[in-house]
Amino acid sequence: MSIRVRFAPSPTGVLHIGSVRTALFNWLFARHNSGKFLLRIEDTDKLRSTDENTKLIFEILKWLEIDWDEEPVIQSSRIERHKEIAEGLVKQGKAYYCYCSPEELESKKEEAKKKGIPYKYDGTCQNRTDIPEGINPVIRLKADIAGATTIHDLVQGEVTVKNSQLDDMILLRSDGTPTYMLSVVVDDHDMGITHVIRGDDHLTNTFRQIQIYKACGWDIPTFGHIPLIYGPDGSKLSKRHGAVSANDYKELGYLPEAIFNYLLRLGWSHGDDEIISKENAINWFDFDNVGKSPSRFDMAKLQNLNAYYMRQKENSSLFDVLKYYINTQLTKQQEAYILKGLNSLKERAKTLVELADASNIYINAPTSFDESCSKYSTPKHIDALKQVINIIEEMNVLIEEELCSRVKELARSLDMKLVDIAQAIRGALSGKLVSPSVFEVMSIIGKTESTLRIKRYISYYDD
RNA sequence: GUCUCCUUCGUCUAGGGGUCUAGGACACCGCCCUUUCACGGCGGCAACACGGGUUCAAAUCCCGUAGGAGACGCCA
Repeated sequence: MSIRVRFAPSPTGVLHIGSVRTALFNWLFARHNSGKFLLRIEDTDKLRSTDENTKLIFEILKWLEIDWDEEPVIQSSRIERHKEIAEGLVKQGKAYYCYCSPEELESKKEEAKKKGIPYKYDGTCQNRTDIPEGINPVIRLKADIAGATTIHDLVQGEVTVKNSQLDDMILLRSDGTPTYMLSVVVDDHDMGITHVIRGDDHLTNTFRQIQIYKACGWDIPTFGHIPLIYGPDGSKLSKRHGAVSANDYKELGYLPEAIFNYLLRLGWSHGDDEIISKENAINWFDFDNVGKSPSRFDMAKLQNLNAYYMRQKENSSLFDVLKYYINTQLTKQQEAYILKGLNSLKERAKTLVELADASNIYINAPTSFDESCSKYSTPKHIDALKQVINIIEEMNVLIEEELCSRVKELARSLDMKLVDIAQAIRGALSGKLVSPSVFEVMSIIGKTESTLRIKRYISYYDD
């Protein structure tokens, strides 16, 4: 039988980066085994679900090139089916109507808590004969509390839970809508899911869900529960750690390739391999090498990977994604400048946001000079800069190597170090003391613009 | 509280009884390259949670302890 897996996010919030990893592992497993990767939007909580979140789920998956098969299933459209199953179970005597009010149950929970015993629904309504008027009942499953249930989890291995831990869970709410437990099981069954791969926060739910499978007489799929991703301090990943939603990482300037590779290596490994292409990921992926322990999100490693993929990326396609992060409309000339300078720019940036910022040297002349520039603004430096202007003017076109050697010559004749003149030029060109090679920059922006920037620097300091 | 899961350098991990004086990557530190910053190259720091077993031999198997996480909803 061919493998069918699904990714089933709920659009009640932003798409968590940990969920993206779950999607990735599902996708890899499907592609590795030539199976199907399906999507299901779990939007039964209509109050908290938004179309915006749903849209973002599709966008992020596309961005990462995690493609899905078949039409996505919208869970809310299947409520009638869920209801039908729940009512069918009542008819078969495997489930029953429960008229206990939320208040009654609440007080029973309180009581159990006081006594220090775990709360379980006591089954009051299982044999109820007096049907109260005017109360909308819920449907509860009759739990089979005998024996134990064991699963062979793809990640966690053999896990056994005593059935006495379980109680009669609610399948259908009093308003007639299905609970999560019911809808996942019914949908997974109807979609023909063979392997349920999800976060390990669902591990204990699995045993409840198996009860539903059994009551319905359906085949139980194979489960795989992957550990969650935590923040750098081991607590739940939250906003204060930087970013939680996958979309945030895009905005922060990360390449999808970097996110893909980072997420893949977080919790899964293939020997000492660190840089893994999509093709190899598909070829190599398996659950034997998924770790059981939770992992922490390390922004520094992501940045390193991102820097690597930016350097690897061919300039024109890197420029295409870079445009998204540059806020101004570029002229044809500015585009050409950036493209020429990209080789040097890209090895100095860790994110696309940084790269966009560094590209500014080819877009705008500095409007101010960093405090640190003043160190290179003594009369000696100013004099040298004036002579640099002379050199520029003597040249027909600014050729990087020639310009460099002529300025070196100048430094010798003035008995200065090259670094002193170069830093003064850098300040003039960028307003900062950090940039790609000044000779490269000047050769790209040309004689006029170079001269202009240097002159401005001179008049700023020389008065 | 009950149940379930987890525990190798700061972080991600390799390791599945002897080849482990525990390997790689990121981060950090130093050196080299160098017009700055980076890139790159070389080197360094740094871990088997603890306690018992089993065994000739344990990071690796078993049992405890401690710590961490998750579940226990008419949320998903």
